[in-house]
Amino acid sequence: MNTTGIEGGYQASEIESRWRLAWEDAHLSSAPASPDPDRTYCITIPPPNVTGSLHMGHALCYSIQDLLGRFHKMQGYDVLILPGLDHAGIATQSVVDKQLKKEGSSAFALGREEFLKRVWQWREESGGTILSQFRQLGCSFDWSRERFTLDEKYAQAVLKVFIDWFERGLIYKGLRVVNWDPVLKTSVSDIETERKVVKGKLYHIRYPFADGSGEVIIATTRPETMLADVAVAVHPRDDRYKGKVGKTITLPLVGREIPLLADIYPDPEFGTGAVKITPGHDANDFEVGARHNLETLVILDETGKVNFEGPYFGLDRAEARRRIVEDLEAQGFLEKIEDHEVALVVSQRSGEAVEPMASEQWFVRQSELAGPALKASQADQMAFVPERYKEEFEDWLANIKDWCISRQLWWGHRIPVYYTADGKAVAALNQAEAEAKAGAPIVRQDDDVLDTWFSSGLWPFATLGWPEETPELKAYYPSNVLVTSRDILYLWVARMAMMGMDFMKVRPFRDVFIYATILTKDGKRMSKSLGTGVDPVDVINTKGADALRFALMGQTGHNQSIRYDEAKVAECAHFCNKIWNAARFVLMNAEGATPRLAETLPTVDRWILTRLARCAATVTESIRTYNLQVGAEALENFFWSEYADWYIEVSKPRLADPAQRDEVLGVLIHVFEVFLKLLHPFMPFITEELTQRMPFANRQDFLVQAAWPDASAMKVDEAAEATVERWIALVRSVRALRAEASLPAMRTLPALYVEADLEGGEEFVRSQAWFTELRRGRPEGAFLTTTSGNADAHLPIEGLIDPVAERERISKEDAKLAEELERLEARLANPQFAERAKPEVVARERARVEEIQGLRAKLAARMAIFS
RNA sequence: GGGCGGUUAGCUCAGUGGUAGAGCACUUCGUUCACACCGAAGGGGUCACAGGUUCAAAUCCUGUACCGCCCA
Repeated sequence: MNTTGIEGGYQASEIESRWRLAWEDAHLSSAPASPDPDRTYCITIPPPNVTGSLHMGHALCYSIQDLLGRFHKMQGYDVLILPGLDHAGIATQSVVDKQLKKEGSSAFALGREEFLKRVWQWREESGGTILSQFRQLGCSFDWSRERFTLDEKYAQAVLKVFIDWFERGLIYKGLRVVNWDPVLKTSVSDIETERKVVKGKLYHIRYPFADGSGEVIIATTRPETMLADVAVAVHPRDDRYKGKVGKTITLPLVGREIPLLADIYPDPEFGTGAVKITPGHDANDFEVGARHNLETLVILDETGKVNFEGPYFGLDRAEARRRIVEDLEAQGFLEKIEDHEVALVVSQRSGEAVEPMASEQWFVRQSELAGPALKASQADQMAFVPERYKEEFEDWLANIKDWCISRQLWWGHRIPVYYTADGKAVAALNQAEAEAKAGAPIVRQDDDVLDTWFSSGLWPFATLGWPEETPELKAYYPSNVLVTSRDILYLWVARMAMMGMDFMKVRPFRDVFIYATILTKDGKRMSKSLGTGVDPVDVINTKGADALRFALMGQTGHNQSIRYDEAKVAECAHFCNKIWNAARFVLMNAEGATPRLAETLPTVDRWILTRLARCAATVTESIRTYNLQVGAEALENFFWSEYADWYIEVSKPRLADPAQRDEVLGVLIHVFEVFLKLLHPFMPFITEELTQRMPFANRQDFLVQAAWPDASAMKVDEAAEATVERWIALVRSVRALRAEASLPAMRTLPALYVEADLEGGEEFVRSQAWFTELRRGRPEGAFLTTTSGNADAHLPIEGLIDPVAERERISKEDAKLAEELERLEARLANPQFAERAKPEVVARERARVEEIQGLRAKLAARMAIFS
């Protein structure tokens, strides 16, 4: 064939790689230098961590943003989709730590400076991988504005925020119980931890009074922390301890004397009502300690080993527990051990049990910052999609706790706090400025770095040049939408909202679209460590980015999860193939023709144009409401079930007629062109390829430069729509009749008889039901009949049919109708139905009764013929 | 313990009060010149369960069970 230059079978990979390069060479994705401020559309993409490569969730996340970008570009907006990467402190540092460990080295051995060089190397490698994966997905982001959270300019913005908050008193340093990750050797924030319920033990331990007058029994799940006990508390109204509060207890194994005191914290209902107080290793106890001016003892080091002088020194926390329990038992202090469900707090980063530990950390006071963000959400300045996240978001902000922002790492934004010899702390951009501010020489800078989310919280404005008042910042802030996953609603979304409100006085995005979590096809979590992850790049290489995108976005609505199944991607690849072959058909027929779109068109043409308009409206609305699955479904149904299955089929005989050929082609091509535009945001590659190959009149260099089809300007002809639907229904029933009579599909039979006004549909019905001729009336000899709407169609079967089988068929159909009639009549016989139901419903039911009665009369007549 | 989401055909899912739908899978038939990565025709569901509201409930209300997520 190849006058058309288009081969059979769609090959995604060759075409996709070609367009990736062409788009990039054309700088297609660069945002306008001087945008119209009233027509901007901006997304600052969630920067992926430079910890390796993208996973399926990323593939979905960035496909959605690319879709939104292309859609708005086609709608005439000045679009900026700003890409970037996150340095991801803990995650990245631990990746490099692992690499060093394999090499027999360590961060410590290298020293801070050398180690950081090493991480920067890794950042280049991983960052490069991620950016190339974006391109493989088809993402059309503004590569010229790529940002990284540790870029020089970005870092300046981070420092400015820190200094500003520090000087406003919003940042403070304090001794608090934080979540300590003993593997990564750093604090982590509350929201970077998970709770897991595991089977554990509850140890009941006797704590004797120093004067020998008895004992109290306390229960604990973490007996090793007793080394740091400074008191035992009971509820003031707990009668069991009347007269005993104020006595001194000798701490077993340790010998330290500690008080029995009264506090409202212990729950008298739980166990003995007595609680050991360990301010250094429990957040609640820390508060009790503060109320009673107790000492805070910390008995573990940064790796979770005991550093309390004595027999347990140097033991790991698990080993220490074992030995302490042994010793308690040996010395008669152990009352009993019970099985108990323990709520373990686990670090999301290392998977290790977090150790609550008192430590000096930097915090951000949150209540004042949360207020404006909360108000912005309540006033609907930000809209959550799905809406249900709004309440969740607001609840969190309303009950917010201070944020621990210091991390004991090297990779990140070093905290810009400088100390003088006498311990005075100032926040400054550099040492010189610090000395000026302090009025004294600086002896050291704080060693810790900031929580990653502190820097990514500024993403929506720091990427646009803040604190400078750049033209970009003016034009593109606030962005239009944040597309993200629900697990970082607090961690990141809330922080951006707070920081945006504080520094820009405006919410950072209008919409927050929270897409679904991708699960395996069995509904399990996708994770690398479980081996259940699927690499999107493998899928792209075998099935194409278009197919992957369509599969993922075709399942994206306001749902909580998506099950990823490669079979679905294969289906979408088949859809690509279908489109490709339909294009071949049109191209082959367009050879040497001069297609034209006529002013007045036959019914079937007005039908397909109407269906196209409906499709355009649905797709546009689906993108506007972030309900992409509706749009994807509409596109597939329109193209496959209407354009290909019916319109192309009907066009075949018309194309063979020289008088009609150019006109049919005009419609075939026009519809195809509009369809490709509508599909483009979902499947950028195949739509680009075909647009450039098809004989479209006013084609742009690239499809994304074309105008989005305006559904409201497209012609809708409801009468034509209804008429063709009747024809299709009639054809279907004739085909079914043929199948029942074992007459093969698609083999042309001599004549079909029809009793009805087909309103010009004779040729449609004749060709699609596979007959040579369509006649009015009834045939002479034996025939089968089918009815669709008000049309009877008769199929002559002289000598072809078994009367017994036909009688059976008729009575089966009659039984079905009888059943429906019974239901309807019962309903209509109910006086309340006639009274209360909507009149049009009643009328419709009555009409249906008459229709059924008519049908049954016809069946009875047919039955008579075959008896 | 509290909150949110889900439960519809073998599977994955649409379906916001008026006769239960799609894709895949399955059965039968068919290679005609766009496509077998295709076409035609079929079979398959008391819509998790129990109450209630209504002329009418997959759909609204209440409760229960199970699955998932979040918070404490």
